[in-house]
Amino acid sequence: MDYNQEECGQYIEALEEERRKILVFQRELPLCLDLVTQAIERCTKEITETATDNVYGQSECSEQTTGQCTPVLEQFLTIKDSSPFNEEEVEEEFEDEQGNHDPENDSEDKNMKSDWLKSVQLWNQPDPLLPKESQQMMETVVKRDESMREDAMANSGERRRRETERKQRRCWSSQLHRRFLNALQHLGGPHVATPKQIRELMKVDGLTNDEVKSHLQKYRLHTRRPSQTVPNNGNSQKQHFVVVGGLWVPQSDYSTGKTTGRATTSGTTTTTTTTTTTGIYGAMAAPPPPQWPSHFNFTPSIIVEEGSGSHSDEVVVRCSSPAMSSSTRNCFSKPTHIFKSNPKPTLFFLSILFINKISILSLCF
DNA sequence: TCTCGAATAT
DNA sequence: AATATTCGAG
Repeated sequence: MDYNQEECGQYIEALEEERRKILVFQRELPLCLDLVTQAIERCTKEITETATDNVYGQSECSEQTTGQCTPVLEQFLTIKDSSPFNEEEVEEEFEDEQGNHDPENDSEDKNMKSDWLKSVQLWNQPDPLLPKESQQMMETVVKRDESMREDAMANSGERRRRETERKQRRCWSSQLHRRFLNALQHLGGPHVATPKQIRELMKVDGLTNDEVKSHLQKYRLHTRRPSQTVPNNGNSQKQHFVVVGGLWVPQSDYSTGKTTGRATTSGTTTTTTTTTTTGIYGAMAAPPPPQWPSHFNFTPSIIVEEGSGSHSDEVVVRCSSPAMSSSTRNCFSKPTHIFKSNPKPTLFFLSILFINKISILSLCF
């Protein structure tokens, strides 16, 4: 039964991941969102019920590594204006930043936090013992550092070195990236938005044009059409890709009913192998948990592109592929357990899939 | 001079 | 792979 619970937990995690992504499509897939939410609720309920049956606090599911990290998040994002965008949808997107958590997202949130915390530490914080520093503080620390350095340099007469020194690497936390995405969305997609505009819309303290530019460049690279992205190991014959349930699928495979994503769920290491074959939009092989924070599987928001590349003539509606794909994959890759233990969510799931497809189709026409 | 995008460096 | 820097163009 512990086993069952654990699986349930994973399942919930996946669902939450999913929900977060669907949130982007709130308008397009309201029902879908609703269904996933319900599914999550249902599962959590189930899990808490069984949990309370067990010894209290045994369940490692939703409650994992709770505790002290909650407030850290907001501190890290020093933002001038608390509501950068006025649309409700966006606000909702940001609501976790503002501090009012809805319990569903909480655990996921924590995951994200810890993860990007790590990354922050990785880049900016040589001392791993200070995980709670706010960005502001870090900045001041950095400044202090710099000034000290400057002093030292003035003393040692090594001023030149300072100019050649590289600036601190900007760590694009998931939150920051979300802001970025939102800005993009507001500006009409990555190919229209310019760094300056984006920066202005993001309203993040200390963020520079250059940083945004660089990030944007990478983002654009990642969001290029798969066929163009990779010179593909030899088989770079132009394949036609079709969006199926959020997946980029070579048309041939789709029509024959196969799914492309060689979901190399090779046990523990969660490889995103497909990237190599289908570009970033390939069926994501990465399983739910580490997906987003593990440094950018760029999850584009709704991006409607007219022939994003110079030589494509089709209109492409990208539906943040990894979003759907992960769940789809999960659903198919380990159906037996999940389906056995949680028959009801399965129904939700199927209906979600169904709705996804319908709405995606309707988007196309 | 500013901004941008691409190329290149770290 | 992610970010920074450089360079040329507008």
